[in-house]
Amino acid sequence: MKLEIAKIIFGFLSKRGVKLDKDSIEKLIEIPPNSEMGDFAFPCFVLAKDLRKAPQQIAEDLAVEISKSKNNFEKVQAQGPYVNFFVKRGNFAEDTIKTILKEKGKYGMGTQKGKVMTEFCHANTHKAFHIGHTRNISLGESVSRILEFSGLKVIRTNYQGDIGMHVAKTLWGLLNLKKIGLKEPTKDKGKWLGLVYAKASAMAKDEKINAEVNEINQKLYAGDKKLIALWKKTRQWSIDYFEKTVYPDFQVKFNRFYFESEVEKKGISIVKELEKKGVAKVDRGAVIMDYQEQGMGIYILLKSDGTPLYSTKDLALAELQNKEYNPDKILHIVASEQNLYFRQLIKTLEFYDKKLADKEKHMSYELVILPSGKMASREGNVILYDDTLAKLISLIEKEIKQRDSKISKKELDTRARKIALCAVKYAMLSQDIKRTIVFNEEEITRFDGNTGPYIQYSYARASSILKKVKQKNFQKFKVGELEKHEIELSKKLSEFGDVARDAAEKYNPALIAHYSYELAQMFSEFYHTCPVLQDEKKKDFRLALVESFRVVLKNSLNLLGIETLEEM
RNA sequence: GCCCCGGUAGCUCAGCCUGGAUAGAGCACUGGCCUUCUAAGUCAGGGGUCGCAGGUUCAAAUCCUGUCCGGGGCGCCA
Repeated sequence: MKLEIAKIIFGFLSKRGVKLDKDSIEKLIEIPPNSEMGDFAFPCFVLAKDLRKAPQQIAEDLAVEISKSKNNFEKVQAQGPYVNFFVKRGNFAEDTIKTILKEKGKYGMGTQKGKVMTEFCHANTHKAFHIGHTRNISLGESVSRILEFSGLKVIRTNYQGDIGMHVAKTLWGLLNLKKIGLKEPTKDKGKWLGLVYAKASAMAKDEKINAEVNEINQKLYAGDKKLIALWKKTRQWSIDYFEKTVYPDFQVKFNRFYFESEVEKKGISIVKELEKKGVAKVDRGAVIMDYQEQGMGIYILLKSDGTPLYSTKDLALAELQNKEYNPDKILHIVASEQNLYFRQLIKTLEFYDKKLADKEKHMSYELVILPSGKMASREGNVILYDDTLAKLISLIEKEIKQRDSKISKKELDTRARKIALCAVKYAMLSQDIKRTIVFNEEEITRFDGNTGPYIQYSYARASSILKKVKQKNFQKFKVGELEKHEIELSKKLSEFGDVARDAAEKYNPALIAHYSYELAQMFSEFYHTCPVLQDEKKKDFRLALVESFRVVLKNSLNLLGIETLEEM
């Protein structure tokens, strides 16, 4: 619709010699604050200079001319400096609904071409999976879905730290269980490793113990058989845990799992090559890149004892990812703590492979903190994913039972779990990535307000209406006079494609989250004022509108990785 | 000390990229609406020097500069 308006305006402007292309005009078109003012509006401020007239006058002139010409609008009128367009609302609603019902899950899809690799989750083995990781995995999966929906081919990858100092600490802990005061459990071993890590990490602050940990690290890189056996066994515990709980909960299917252990050797050889080229230099025994003059500090490529670092391995990873999939872009979804690190990494890659460096992009997001402050698995100040989810589920079960005391235990379990996951994902995605999230269990599980559960509820109500009708063919309907909430809901539905495109361009799931919420709110308003089943004359049209709402909200939530529920 | 990010209603957040029509939601608070499709809803109301100070502009929450407050980062963790 915006494009249509842009074309008309373009016609009139080019007659007056104004150089403004259709695209720019389309971008200027906005939706008025309320529908009584119009359905679309074109602001005339930008034209004032070229036409040497007040924007109010220009709007007046344009509105008169457009009204006189042949067009598809109900009414075109000026209001102050704006030209306001009123669409033929019946036709508009009918077109929108018919398109949605025809395209269903594909409604709103884009036509982008290309291949993007997303890299997220990054849950390290031998360490706890905590609530902070859920922001990462929610963002990663959502961005992947949004990009896919825009038409791109997406390769999902997970890069896991299965070797390095943190693993050495956990292994030290496992070898010194008595000292850290832990016993090996019979189940939940993956989760238990997180505890071992936290305890060992705290003790490694002691100089002597830290030396022992370093020795383990060196031995592990050197291939010590006994250590390797213990490492392999426990690494599997972590992997099993992720595969059984985390990935299904977040509905992620990775195309490729990269491990630090598979790129360490190549990493070292790349560093040696950079050193030989004279790009990297040795300082205090370590190999470094000196970016102090660019205000980017020192980037350490290799420790003085010759063992590799995260940086060493990342260089080789970039090359491997590129070789295997040759994507147009590699999107690393990593917390903002590593902003400087990624600038250094990409800068260093430029010396090694400029083209590859240009593909690299760091999608940075702020941390999740607890009301008590920052989480750090090194400090043991974390809330584990499992424990938190259990807490959320129990909060939600309480809410459900208050409203439905007869619900079966089994139904309660599955429903509460789905709602809890919805609540977490919505909380993680609805806030701007640049803002720190203070994780509050009570707030995000509320059934009212701007929460996942509220949105689910509006979907469930829509489904509940449709359950009461036998006839499921919604294509046949007549649009009569439209009520305010009917046209507003239709307009909102028609915006979905624009929102999805914008979200893909900006790698921004929050835009989809906000849209979902606004759409749910509009449905609630419609639901309140427009009875669907009681009004025989309106029934067919309203059923079609309700079904369209379900389709679009489902698409929208799907982009957030959230599953819809038919009942709540 | 240097670099990055945030500072909008009592609280949690949109809006800032791309400056324009009365600065929007939610929670909390006050008052309506259930013999009608799930009241987990909806309607109405009170509540804002958009951190502060300059500047640019016909027009600034939005752009620029400075400053204060909070968070993160800055050589052998990832």
